[in-house]
Amino acid sequence: MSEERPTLRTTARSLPIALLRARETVMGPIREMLAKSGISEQKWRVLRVLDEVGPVEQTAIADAACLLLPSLTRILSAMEKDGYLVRRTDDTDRRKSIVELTEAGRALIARHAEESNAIMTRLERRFGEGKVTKLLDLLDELRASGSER
Amino acid sequence: MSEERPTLRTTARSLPIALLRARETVMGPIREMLAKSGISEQKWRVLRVLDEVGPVEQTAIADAACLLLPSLTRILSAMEKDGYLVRRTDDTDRRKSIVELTEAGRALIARHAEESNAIMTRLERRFGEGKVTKLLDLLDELRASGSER
DNA sequence: ACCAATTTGTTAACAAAGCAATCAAATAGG
DNA sequence: CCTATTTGATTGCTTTGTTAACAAATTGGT
Repeated sequence: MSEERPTLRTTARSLPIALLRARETVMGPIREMLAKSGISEQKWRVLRVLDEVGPVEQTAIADAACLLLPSLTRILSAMEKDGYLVRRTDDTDRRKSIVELTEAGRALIARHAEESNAIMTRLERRFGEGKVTKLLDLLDELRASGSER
Repeated sequence: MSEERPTLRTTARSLPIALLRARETVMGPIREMLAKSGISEQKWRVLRVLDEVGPVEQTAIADAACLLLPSLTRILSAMEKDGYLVRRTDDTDRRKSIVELTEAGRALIARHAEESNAIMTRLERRFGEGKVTKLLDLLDELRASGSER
């Protein structure tokens, strides 16, 4: 009767660690790109979310961009001061503040869109376009299965 | 001939963002678990890496745990003070300092191993064991293709 | 054997992120 | 109504991330 000490799987087979490592691999070139504009990873995510969904309240941005509300508050203040977006309180619910991109914000995205796409295309060539698609599908499903129950 | 303004793919189809969102989904329950011991995500990764590879130098830990060396230095100092690990300078190369878990460090891991495995098992039941395997394989390949060239 | 270049880790300084507590506005229930 | 709870956002404190500078040890060429 041996004493059963439970064992953890290897870090390469740990989903959170594997996701993090994979992400670090992919982020390298993108970080370089953003560094040129003095834009952080987080700000870039906020820009993309706003560009995608249009004017929204902060809680929705935080959820979509994987940021906590307190962090987002500070990021938005900085970006508002830089003229990339504006905040206005919602008419029907004055707790909410609605965030919206300015023309300068949209221009900032446009300025990087081409290079960003090129980076992604290069990755798809090296890794395989089919695999990227398959991976994105699995990630979507994983996220969806997390909200269940 | 229309002016072609390049467009970014949706955030759900952006690999870095999808990886991050998926990771947030998975990390939720694990964060709760670690909070009970007052251990940060980063410290937990360090513990697991050390448990997996045994005594190693810090650069290797930083690489495996996705941490920058300065951050790791602070984290290791704190963990050493808490008695979870020890540092000693390497015999053959005295620049290196070799880090090793103590019994207390291993005990800390053992204390969480069962719950950690349960969390992962539950995820596999909901998401599908085969999909988890497939996903981990793809993530490994992605990471490998990043080091090419 | 020597000296320049590289590697390994630490420290400092500052921006940024996470977490807990707080505050303000809105909603729900008696 | 009016108080109790919920929701949305901000403020304070601690831990990380980031860049640069530094010390110490090693490597490699001459």
